[in-house]
Amino acid sequence: MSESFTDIVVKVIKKIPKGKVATYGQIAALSGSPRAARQVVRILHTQSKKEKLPWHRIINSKGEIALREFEGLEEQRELLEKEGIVVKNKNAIDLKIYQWHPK
DNA sequence: GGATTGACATCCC
DNA sequence: CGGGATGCCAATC
Repeated sequence: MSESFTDIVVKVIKKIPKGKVATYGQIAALSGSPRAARQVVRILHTQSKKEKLPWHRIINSKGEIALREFEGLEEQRELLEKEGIVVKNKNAIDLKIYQWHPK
């Protein structure tokens, strides 16, 4: 019944359309807690192990993939490029073009 | 039930 | 301009 913050975040993440990206802070805000960006990160860790989420569509506020190379950066870049997103300099995405902007 | 965690965001120097 | 410090919030351990 009552949805935890996590449940809401998961829903929001699932709504991100293919070919678009969103920032951690944006997800948090859409879920009702604008400052819980860090919590979103934790949710990705735990929930992505329980179900499949488009975790790769979430990036930081600078429009960059937040992962380090040894943490799976290349994997994420590949997933994004498959969706038609152009990733510059290994990890930079143009938010002006690709940021999801929900109604 | 308190401490820790986290792929952030922002301000500060 | 760049790195460091700080705030933040809720789930997980």
